[in-house]
Amino acid sequence: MGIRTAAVNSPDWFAGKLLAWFDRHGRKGLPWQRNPNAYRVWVSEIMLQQTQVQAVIPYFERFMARFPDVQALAAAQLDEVLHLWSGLGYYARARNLHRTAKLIAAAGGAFPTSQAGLEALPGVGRSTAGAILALAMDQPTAILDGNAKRVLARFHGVDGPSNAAATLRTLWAHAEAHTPQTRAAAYTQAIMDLGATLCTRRGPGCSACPLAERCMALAANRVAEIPSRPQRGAKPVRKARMYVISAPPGACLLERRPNFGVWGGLWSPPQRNADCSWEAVCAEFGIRAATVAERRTAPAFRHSFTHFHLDIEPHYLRLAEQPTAIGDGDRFIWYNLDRPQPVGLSVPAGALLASLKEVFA
DNA sequence: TACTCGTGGAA
DNA sequence: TTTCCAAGAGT
Repeated sequence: MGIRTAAVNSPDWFAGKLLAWFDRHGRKGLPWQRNPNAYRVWVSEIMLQQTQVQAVIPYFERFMARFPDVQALAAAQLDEVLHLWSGLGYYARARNLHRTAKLIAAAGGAFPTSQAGLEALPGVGRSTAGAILALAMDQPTAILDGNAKRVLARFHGVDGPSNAAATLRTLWAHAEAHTPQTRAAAYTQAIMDLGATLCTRRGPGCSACPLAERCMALAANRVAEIPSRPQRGAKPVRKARMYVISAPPGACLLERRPNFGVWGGLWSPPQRNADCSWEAVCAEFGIRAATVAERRTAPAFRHSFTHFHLDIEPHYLRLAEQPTAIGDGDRFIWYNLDRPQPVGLSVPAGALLASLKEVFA
């Protein structure tokens, strides 16, 4: 009887070593670590899903300056939320964030304090719910983000494919078993910090690792192989025609994309499949043939995404004397004709600009 | 279960 | 130039 009780009530070797390391080497100056209330931790955790810390920081700062609390976010228009998100990717996160803010504000403004209550929120899964409970409320709830997966897989020698269900079950069990009853917030930050700064995917610093003494992957000289990589097929190629339609005074015609799929809810130049004709596009947007001043096709270019290649065939349709100035920023920002400020984005500007310049140089 | 959803940095 | 993948979740 005594062994089980002792294991549950006292931090194990793993958690003890990790916490001691965290006190000396952990990250403590990240923006969401100051005033870590549920709202700030929630927003940061959503932004950090599949997104590196350095990319998130400026977005988090701008977001908090504009939406300091859940009521401010709930009162905003989706367009503005997406605008502050544009460039960060995975826009369903922003739509879910806005939807959840409205739900919470309508329910009085307080976040759920249970795992189940948090997981019921759109965009909040098991790991994000665990992170909110641990980081904002110091509750002993496990997380299993990419860092924790790597640390636990190596420490316990879990060598199955990192996305397989059996592997995830095993890793979640280890995550639960190591999470201490006290200092849950520090422990949660610690396992992420170890994974991010020492137990990295490539070139891990095992010589400085507080867990090295009992790390199974290190003992077996298999640190480089664990976690094993999921096998992938070849990327498919998708084709699209992009219509850049300009009208006076120097405005671009855009369409708001539906709230699903790629760039859902953002504004972009009309994109059609490869068989869409000029006549069909003009008809759809109410453009009379007589008003078309110029009609050109630019060379196609490829933009590679994580999961597919997109071969884009740019088309340019000018409706009056003034040519449209396409912003030469680092991103392809388009303009919502109903609003003064830029909203949304499409593919990076560079590739399309280079393509158009070959025609309009 | 397997697929979808983005972007920027690194190799 | 291409591939990989990082504080995952939804369907």
